Amino acid sequence: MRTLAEENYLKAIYNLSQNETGATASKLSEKLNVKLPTINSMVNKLADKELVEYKKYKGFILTEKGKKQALEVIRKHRLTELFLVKIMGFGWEEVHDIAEEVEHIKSPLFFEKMDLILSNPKYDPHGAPIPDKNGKLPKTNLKLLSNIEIGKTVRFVAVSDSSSDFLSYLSRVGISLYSSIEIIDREVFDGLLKIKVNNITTTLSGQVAEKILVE
Amino acid sequence: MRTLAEENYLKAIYNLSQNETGATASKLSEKLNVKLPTINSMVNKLADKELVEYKKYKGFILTEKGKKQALEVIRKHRLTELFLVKIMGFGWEEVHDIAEEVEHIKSPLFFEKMDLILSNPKYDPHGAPIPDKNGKLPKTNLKLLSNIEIGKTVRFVAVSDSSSDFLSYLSRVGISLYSSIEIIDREVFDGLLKIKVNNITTTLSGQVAEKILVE
DNA sequence: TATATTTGTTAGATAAGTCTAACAAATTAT
DNA sequence: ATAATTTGTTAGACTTATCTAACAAATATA
Ligand SMILES: [Mn+2]
Ligand SMILES: [Mn+2]
Ligand SMILES: [Mn+2]
Ligand SMILES: [Mn+2]
Repeated sequence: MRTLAEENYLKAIYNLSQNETGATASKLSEKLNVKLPTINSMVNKLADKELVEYKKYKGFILTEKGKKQALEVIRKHRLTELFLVKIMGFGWEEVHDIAEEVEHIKSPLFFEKMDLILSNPKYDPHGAPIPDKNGKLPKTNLKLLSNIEIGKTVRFVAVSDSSSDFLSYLSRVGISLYSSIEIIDREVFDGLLKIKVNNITTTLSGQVAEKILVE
Repeated sequence: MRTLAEENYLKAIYNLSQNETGATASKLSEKLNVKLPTINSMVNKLADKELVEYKKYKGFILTEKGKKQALEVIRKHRLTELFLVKIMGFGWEEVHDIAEEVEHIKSPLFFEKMDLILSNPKYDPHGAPIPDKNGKLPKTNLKLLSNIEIGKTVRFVAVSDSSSDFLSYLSRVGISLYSSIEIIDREVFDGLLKIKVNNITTTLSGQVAEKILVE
């Protein structure tokens, strides 16, 4: 049986390895709020179970088996988030923490029912793709809002931060998923961005623009 | 923080102490599928936390504090079961095991939303009352079908066993919650019961009749 | 290159929850 | 009343997941 802790490690390693920087012990430590030696012993355990490949002092990556298991948990997480928003009426900024718990429910039936009720959904409320039953993910080719040239208009399709603070901020300034965003101007010094959304002009900081994924 | 194991013990102790026999170590052991020494050490821990009152070799009972916590978990369990049936379309025989997991979700918001969606429900799909936010339960005065006199007609309002096996059996023989049941005859030797439900005559064993609560 | 800083590892401790083996108390049967 | 059986307790071990303290390797800085 896979434990709750193991599931969280697998998921975190998967998510970290999507970045160019890859999964290192210190990054995991920060992400999971767990001290380095704990990461060390846990990653060793996962390596024994052949879920991660691990060389001392080098980073680590998921094996195929590990990736498959990580994607199972990610599927549960994202299905849950969508269910919470669509069926239970939660706001997109409220669901991540709840899903962080619900994703560990073992019952496959529970999630199959969600999938059925939501008619095989492809994306969660933050625009992230929901892996299918076999762990397949659609290839997406998203860009950061912070990298789009001035003058272009793009579609906001996902966020890379699902924290309540960030999402509430976006809602507050009137930016919601699938909005069209026109890049009016960008300050070279700090990336401060002037955009137009729904005919309203707003200014976003560089940090915020880096968390907004567009196509 | 209350752990998952603690929550299961509190709930089991509460349920056992509803029977005349009360909560003993061996009954808990059987109910939770855990060996006796484990029960012993856990009950000692709960006593330290002032959740149960405990005298060596005598049984144990929940303190007010313990009862309140048990009822919180029971509320989550029963709300979940009803949500699964009413909103997610599960059958009444499928929900107990799932609820056994979901009841441990910490997020209060999650259950408040269920309560809202279900409009403050009073009973779960097995006829058991759902404690309100303060742990209050309606007084019910139910009888066992096995004790009803011949000739009477009663209303089936709850079961005392939510196992899939038992509930599937009831569905199979066409007995559903809130049916009217007429007692046609009872065999003195073994309690074998002849009843009429929806104008169909059926025979139930004594064991089954003891798990059916009526008014 | 030598030193300082960051990152990773080992050792050892702790808490939660479980187990088996051995024993003791209470209850039931003879 | 004694013996047998059931029920409860203690002792000690194990696993999982975490921590701190001490140390080692790798990387960055001077
Ligand atoms: Mn999320
Ligand atoms: Mn989680
Ligand atoms: Mn139940
Ligand atoms: Mn449970």
